[in-house]
Order: sequence, then structure tokens, then C-alpha cells
Amino acid sequence: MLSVEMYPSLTLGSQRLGDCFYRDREPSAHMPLFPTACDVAAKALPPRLLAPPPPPSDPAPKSQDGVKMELENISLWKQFSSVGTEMIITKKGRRMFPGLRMKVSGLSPSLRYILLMDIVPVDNSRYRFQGGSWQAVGGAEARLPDRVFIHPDSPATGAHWQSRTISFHYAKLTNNTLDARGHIILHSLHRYQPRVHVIEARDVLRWGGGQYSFVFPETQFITVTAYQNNKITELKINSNPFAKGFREDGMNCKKQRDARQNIHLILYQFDRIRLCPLYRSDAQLGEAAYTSVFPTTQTTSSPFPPAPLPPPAPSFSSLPVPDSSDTSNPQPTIPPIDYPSILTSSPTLPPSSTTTPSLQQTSFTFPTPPHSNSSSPQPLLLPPSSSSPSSSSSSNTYHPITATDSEAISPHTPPDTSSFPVPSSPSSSSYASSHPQTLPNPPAPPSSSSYPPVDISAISQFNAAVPYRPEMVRHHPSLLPQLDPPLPSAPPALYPPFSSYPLRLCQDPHPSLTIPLRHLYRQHQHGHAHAQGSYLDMSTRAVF
DNA sequence: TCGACTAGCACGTTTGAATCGG
DNA sequence: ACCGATTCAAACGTGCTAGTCG
Repeated sequence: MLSVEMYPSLTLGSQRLGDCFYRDREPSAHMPLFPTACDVAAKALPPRLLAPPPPPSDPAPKSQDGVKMELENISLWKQFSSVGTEMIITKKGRRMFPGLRMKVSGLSPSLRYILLMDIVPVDNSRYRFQGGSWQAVGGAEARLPDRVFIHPDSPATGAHWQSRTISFHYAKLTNNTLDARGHIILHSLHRYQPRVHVIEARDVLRWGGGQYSFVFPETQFITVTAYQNNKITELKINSNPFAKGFREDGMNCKKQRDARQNIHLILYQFDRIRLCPLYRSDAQLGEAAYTSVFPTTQTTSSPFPPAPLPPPAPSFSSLPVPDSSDTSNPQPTIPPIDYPSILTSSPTLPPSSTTTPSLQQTSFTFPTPPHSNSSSPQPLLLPPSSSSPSSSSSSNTYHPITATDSEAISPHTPPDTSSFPVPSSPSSSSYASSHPQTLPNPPAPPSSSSYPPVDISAISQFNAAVPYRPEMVRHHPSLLPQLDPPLPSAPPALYPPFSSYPLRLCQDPHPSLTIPLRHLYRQHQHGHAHAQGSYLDMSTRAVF
């Protein structure tokens, strides 16, 4: 039996148990089971960068099976993206804002699917906010344990997913490398790209067939522990309901806070003034002591001397922060890596004619796609061959690879991307598909599918010459989670330091499950109730 | 000295239990 | 007894700020 292998440091996720419990009252379409996040043992796998999406096609591309995903709050994301999205990360974990909200369609209403999100580094650079823009200032920190956030509704039927907005807002980001709450661990000041995966599930612990991955380029962000760009702060305050108190009309806006601070100071000084005679009489303090403590009382006749505070700022926008969108004072230093979508969408920003080192990747390899149960190889369908990136970007036809055979995702069919005969492609701008290749699935059965390597420079997002289309919904097999461990004999990976998370599958979950998951599995097998809540009790659930 | 980070704060939102009335 | 609406308080999510750390 094929089943999900959860990983060593897997923990129950940050989702609220109550949430699961009450969600369970919904129609039986969904069955909360999985922790919302889990570590993934990526250490043994070849390091990888985020596999870039293919050239853009239509805004909501469909998979071969017609699976389509749309970012619902795309306009909000675009707003942030146009400034340079920053995400706060804290030790306790911080939610993402904006959150990932999407609509999915094209799923089989009766089949069950697991939806999960992961966040992968876009490059191997560390960033710093300098001169009003983000600059790559050095190499990235060592890759942290990869974790995925499994949507609490998972697994649920296609009808369930398609009937509502899918939100990953419960996912939390942390910079605590020892985090045990299941939050997604990220490095501060690094650039990340969230990805959403739809995986067909045939059983609670059994993967099914197809899987689809989606990337929305406008959801890229840079992690911070404190906001660097005031425009982002302003945007967050204005659009996040939780930050309403910091708005202009809120009680916690800067104006009000300054006013409060003034009042407190005034009251404090007033108290000191009232008490001072006592001090003077009791402690025999001299005039000099008095005046040195309250210098302002001598300079004003008012009983409420002005507090030595800076004048309250009327608004965040008034802060003297370089404004990248200010046409009167353009910031030519804004690097193109700073959200390339801006570069083509905002006329005030410099064109993406320059590239930063982080975007100078020249090649990458696909993770091994799962096998198809088809007897014929399932070629990666790439945009129509084009000799120029611009022409490829204008293409609307590229197709995802879907895994349709559970056999294909067993550990005995390791994926190992490094085993692909990927030519170390120079920064060519031509699309690899012009020379269709097949990627052998090494341990694969005879019917293994093959996929061609792709020149990263052919991907518009990584190629400054290619117009970037932030509105695109990317869907590409290269974004699929890695499903299998690498082949022992696999040649080394060609791409640099970061590993994407591998969703490894195994045939028997028992040995590999961590204690909590084994417990779940036992429950699943024997139907014992869990003390923490019925949502963990699998006894009454139908196995699909 | 400086930048990154953290803890605590105040405020607003969300959530779920309690209450009430039909 | 049941159901829906309302109320309330605790928990949670925010950004801000002062202080700490390397």
C-alpha cells in the first residue's frame, strides 16, 4: 500500500484543533487528518532551487486534466508585489498577509484531494533593504528543514474544494529553527515563493493519482522581522483587518499613539512638578536640581510643558522613505529582482533590463515526475518551441505533468532530479522544448515517463529579457513536489544550494511515521478515539 | 556603531460559549 | 427541547517601540 510518509520532525500543525473539530461538522466532504505542516527530510536529497515556472500562458492555465487554480485576492497581492512584499516572521509564528486565497476548478467532484502549501526560496541570496529597495547582499543561510502546510480540510472531495475559497491563512511563518509547532520555518531577509499543490488522495494515508502544482509569482515575498519599507507597512495596515487599529482613524494610529505618549509624559511631568516641592523640602534639593530635572517648566508658562517628542506624523506616507513609485524621484537602483512583476507593470520603475546575480541561474532540472500509468511516456509539454523568450512568453500552451499512477510515487521509484540528463545549459534564452527530450525515471517501470530539462533562462521570471506577467497562474511540472528519494547512483544535481521539499511516499507508513502520525494511523486502523478531539478519531470515517 | 532581532504593549478582530426569546 | 440571534469575554493577530544582541 502506498502511503504518505511523514517526516521525522513532523508535528501537529498550528491549526486550531477546534477548527478541525468544527469543520468536521461540515458535510463529509472533508476529513481533517493531517497535521497542517510537517517537516520534510530533504537533507538526503539533492539541493535545489525553486524550480521556476514556464513562460506565462493564460491567466489561469489548466492542467491536462483541466485543473485550474485562480488566486482570488490577486489584486491585493499585486498591490503588495508592486511595492515589494514583506512578510513578518516571528519566533511564535506569524500568519501571512495577504494570505493565499484561491479557487480551484477542474477537479473530479467525487475524488478526494489533499491541498498543501509550501514555501521555497527563490534564490540563494540574502537581501537587505537599502536606499529604498531590496538588494542582494550575500549568500543565503543554510537551507532549513522544509515544511509543508497541509490545508486543514484535507483530504476533501473535489466538490468540496471547488465549492469554496481555499485559504491558507492559518499557515504561520517562523524564523525559529527549533520550532516544534509545525510552522513553516524561513530565514529572515530571504526571498521566498509559496506554492500550492493539489494531490489526489485515495485514502487517508494513501496517495492517489494526479497531482498539480501552482505558483503565483506575485506572491513572492521577502521575510523580515520588522518591516523595512514603510509603504508595505501602510499597505498592511490599510488592508489587514487586524491592523485596523493602526489606521489613520484608529486608536492606535501613530497620531493617537504620539498623543497618548504626550499625555502620559505631560501627566508624568505634572506629577513630578507637584511632587517636586516635596522633594525639595524633604531632600533639601537646590534650585539647580529642580531646573535640571524639569528644564521645560522654566521656559513655558503653561502648566503642561511641551513634551520632548517628535511631532506626530500625519501619515505613514509622509515618512521620509524613498518612494520607488515616486516618478518625480525615481529610484534607479531598484533591482529587477525586486519583484519583477513591478518592472513591467509599473511605469515608474526601471525596466527589467538588468539582472541581479540571483536571477542569473542558467539551468535547473525538474524533480522527477511520478510515473504515468500510461504505457507510453508522458512527455512534458512545453510551450511551442520558440527561439526567443519573448515568443515563448506569448505562448498560451504549456501543460503540467500529472501523476496518475500511485505506483509511480513509491520509494522504489526514486525521482532524483540529478539523474536527469540535464545539460548544463548556459544562459541561453531559447526554450529547451525546441529540442524535446525525455527525462528517464530511473527506477521506473518500463512505462516510465520522461521529461526534458529546461533552461531556466527560458523562464520569463528568471530572464530579464522576457516580459514578466504577474497575473499569470503558473502551472508546471517542475513545481511538483519531489515524491521519491534520489537514486543512490544518481549523478549530482546541477542546480545550487537549495532543496525543494520532497514529498516522499512509501509503501508502508508504519515504520516511517513519527509518533504522532503513527498514533493517527493506529486510530485510523483501530478506530480509537483521541483524547484531544474527535477530529482525530478516524473510527467513524469512511476510508475512501 | 549599526543592523537584526525580540518582548511587551495597545488595539482590533475572531471565535466560541452563554444567554435570551420565539 | 430546539433553533436562531445576540452578547460577552478570552484568545488571537496586528504593528509599534524600546531594548538587547552580535
